[in-house]
Amino acid sequence: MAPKPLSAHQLQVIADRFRALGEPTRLHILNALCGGEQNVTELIEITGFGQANLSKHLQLLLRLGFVERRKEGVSTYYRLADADVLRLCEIMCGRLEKEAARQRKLFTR
Amino acid sequence: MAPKPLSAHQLQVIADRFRALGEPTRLHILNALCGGEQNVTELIEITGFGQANLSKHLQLLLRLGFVERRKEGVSTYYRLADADVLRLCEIMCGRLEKEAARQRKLFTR
DNA sequence: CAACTATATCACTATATAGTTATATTAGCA
DNA sequence: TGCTAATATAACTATATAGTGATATAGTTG
Repeated sequence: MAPKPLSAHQLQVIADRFRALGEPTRLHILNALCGGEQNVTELIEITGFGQANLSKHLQLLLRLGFVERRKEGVSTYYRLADADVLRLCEIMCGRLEKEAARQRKLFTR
Repeated sequence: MAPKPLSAHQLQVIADRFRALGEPTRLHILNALCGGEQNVTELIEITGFGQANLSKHLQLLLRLGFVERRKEGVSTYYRLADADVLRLCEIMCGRLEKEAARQRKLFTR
């Protein structure tokens, strides 16, 4: 299970993916897509972000494979590409719970 | 399994964790710690990073709970806090493999 | 084709942070 | 106590990027 040392390029590629999830705005978008596909106008309404900003983040998430899209007329519907984002967020949230539990112990003991 | 909408603060806290993994330098450090605990001097040799830079990254990883440390005399030994980093990287690497397979298909078909 | 709508892109500014050099702190030792 | 070594922190510079307003592009409708 112990991974081999990774090349500089491999580390960069992996880091790029993590960094894509390292922005609250993009997590907000992904969270909104958990309820099912949405077009950009709907995402603007749901999240309250500016159109240009939202579009830019969507292009990034698309390029890195976190979302996919489907064009219907003049609209573009985005959706989560797979369940990986959910799995990743679950692990992170699990960490936060453990962290919180540790904090509680420090005060109640 | 569909997660609830998250608050701005929750999104920020989760994003902070992902962003910590979104830097090749920090992934390099974590990768070096996969082989077991190392002190800072050893990490400098293994990774080739500057001492101050390495120390700063280690403080960040420590604060966010990705590594733990143990002081022995004048040295400080760092180690992975748990296996979450490995699990997270496995998911990301799995994504990259799927991505590569998709690329191959585009050319061979 | 002209007007309209949805989305993407461009150009710009402001902010965050990676890396570096210098300095501070702490432990072990003569 | 003074000296050396290991690590942490401070101050600074350079770079990357989030957000924004303006514009471009493409589908839709009259």
